[in-house]
Amino acid sequence: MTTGKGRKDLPTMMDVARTAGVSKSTVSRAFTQPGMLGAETVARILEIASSIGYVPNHTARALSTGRYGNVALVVPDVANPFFPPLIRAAQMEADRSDFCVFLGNSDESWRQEDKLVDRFLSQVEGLVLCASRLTDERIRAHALKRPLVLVNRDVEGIPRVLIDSAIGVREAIAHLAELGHKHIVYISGPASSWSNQQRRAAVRLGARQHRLEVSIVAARVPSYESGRAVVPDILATGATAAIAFDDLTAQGIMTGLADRGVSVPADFSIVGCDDVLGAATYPSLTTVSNRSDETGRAAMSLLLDMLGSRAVGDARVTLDTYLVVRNTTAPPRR
Amino acid sequence: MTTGKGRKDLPTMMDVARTAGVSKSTVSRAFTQPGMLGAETVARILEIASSIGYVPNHTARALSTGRYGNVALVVPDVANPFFPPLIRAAQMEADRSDFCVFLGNSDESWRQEDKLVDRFLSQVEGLVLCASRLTDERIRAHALKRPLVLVNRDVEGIPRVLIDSAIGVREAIAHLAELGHKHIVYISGPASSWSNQQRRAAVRLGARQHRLEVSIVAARVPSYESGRAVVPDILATGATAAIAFDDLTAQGIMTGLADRGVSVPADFSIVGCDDVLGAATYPSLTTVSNRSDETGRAAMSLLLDMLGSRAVGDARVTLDTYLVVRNTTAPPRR
DNA sequence: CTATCGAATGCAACCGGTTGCACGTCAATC
DNA sequence: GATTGACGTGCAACCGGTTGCATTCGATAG
Repeated sequence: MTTGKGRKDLPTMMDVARTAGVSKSTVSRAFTQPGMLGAETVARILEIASSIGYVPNHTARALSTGRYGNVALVVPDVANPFFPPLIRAAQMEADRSDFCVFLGNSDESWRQEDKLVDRFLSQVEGLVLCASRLTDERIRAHALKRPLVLVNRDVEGIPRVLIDSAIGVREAIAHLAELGHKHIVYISGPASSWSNQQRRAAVRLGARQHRLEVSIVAARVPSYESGRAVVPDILATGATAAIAFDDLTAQGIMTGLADRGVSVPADFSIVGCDDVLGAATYPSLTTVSNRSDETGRAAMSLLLDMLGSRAVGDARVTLDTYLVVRNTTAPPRR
Repeated sequence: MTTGKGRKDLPTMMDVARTAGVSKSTVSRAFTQPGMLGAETVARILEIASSIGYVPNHTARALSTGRYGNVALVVPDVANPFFPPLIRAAQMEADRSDFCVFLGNSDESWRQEDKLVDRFLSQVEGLVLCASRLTDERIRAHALKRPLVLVNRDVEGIPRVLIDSAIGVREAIAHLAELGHKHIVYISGPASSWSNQQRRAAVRLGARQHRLEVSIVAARVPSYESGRAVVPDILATGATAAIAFDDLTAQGIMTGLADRGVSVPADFSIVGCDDVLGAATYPSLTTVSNRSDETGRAAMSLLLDMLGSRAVGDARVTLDTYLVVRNTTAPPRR
């Protein structure tokens, strides 16, 4: 118990009650059910409360009501530019309903994610897990304890918001085929990533339809560095075009190719995913675009709906994607 | 009271106590002061706890100890690329001490920021406010209630971590002067931003020292769009080089100039601030670089120190900056 | 054989709110 | 004038932990 220490003890309901000459209960009601009290009583209490700087204690309230007024948002990597717009939108959506948002960075690790979720569980009403690295089993276990919404992870029975890259990837393959490419390579992302699996599958399928040869090169972590690192592997495949798991990886690849004197798009074509770099790269990147902010908003909104009424069954929202052709794709060199 | 509803009631300490045949207190101690109990008792309790999926309730613990185990991090705009690395680093630093992090997006508005802080106050042990838009007075008022650390805001008596752009800006001016520029323009950011004030002052000072004429053009919000929007104003000044409040603004300006057929750096030189775009722009942006991640880590670390021992007086940490010369600066056209 | 002591555990109050129920008051009703 | 009901408020239990103090018990000392 840390009474003492001085200044850091906020005024409590009892303080207000005492100076107002009423009981705790009355003060409580003045805030939560003012209609139940005499009008002038309420006025007097609110007056006194604000004068001594009283704000109801969120924690105490949460404990007795079970309504925490908090939600958690967990992402693999805050600094991955795909997430900030999503985080921002989710945060603002939660804010509209007066919810506070915990942010967790799982650092691409399922252990870390599991730890965070456990830590959040007892102080939130629900959580949004983005691109979760957990097993289906763990996700289901957590979902049993608290309402849960997934982003870019498809677990049956758990509400989820999915960015359907398949559409955009299909467009990308068609685009490359049309340019005359015969052999492409997919640079994969984290193995446990649903997006990665979906994109890889879409590449395979599209390639078959267009009768293209397809190779796979693995970049474990989606980042500039790992993109740069896999360039030798990419060149070794003999492909003339690459579709990268995301824009960061694509950007790294571009640098790596430039280092080796391979010019884009003249010698090699590249397509990214996520469209997080805008037209900032040079050459500007052809990429599969999506609305990550809308994804965040939708996921949070879905979660809040669940908290309001238990009426969300097996929601599965998908948002579509589309190819944005810029300047990293061209016909293959003959 | 929401007992019922079924599955959403987490197991409590009493549940564990009952099946272990001990009292609440003993279970509590098994988690917080295991040395006080018999070794086998602790083992049995932990065993049972994990088997029924018990996790101590963060909220209840916070209420009785006053140690919330939470901190808040408030930024003006999560999606501004300056912040994600900072947020990430702060988050991970907090995590090392088992703290959970609330994230607030003030949306560049002091009202929103004030609201968020109030909402956080009663459930965190301390807060980090980044580039706060609040008045000194409000900041001081909040600091009275909870330990507070500021980032890029200099209020005496409140611990703060500052990125000292002055150094890098000075280098930038020297660089431009050396190239032969005589008239430069500073594109300012949010008026209430400390960074902006500091940068503007540094530009003025540096320009005087190098006998350069200096104009100021205001871009209210730091973003690509507003950079693009102020290009006419910039050209109207007759300057031959610009230093922008941040890289986003600089990038917008580059696009705006390109739209008008002004070529960079041949016709016009540009320097950004923050170095958040890496070498991704074209031409790659000359900019004043800093370590925003280190800033986040330092601020959170400082806050945690304050929580541990009250021994942080009037801390004022500054991190320095340096000019990174890339390809948007060149001698002025004669 | 008893006094003493330390280790292990239980009891109960407390943190700051919420809420079902009981109580008192006053006006309308019979 | 006694009954009734609505209204405004207080009492006390409860949410799920923590912790000072009391209690129990076996072991060691006298």
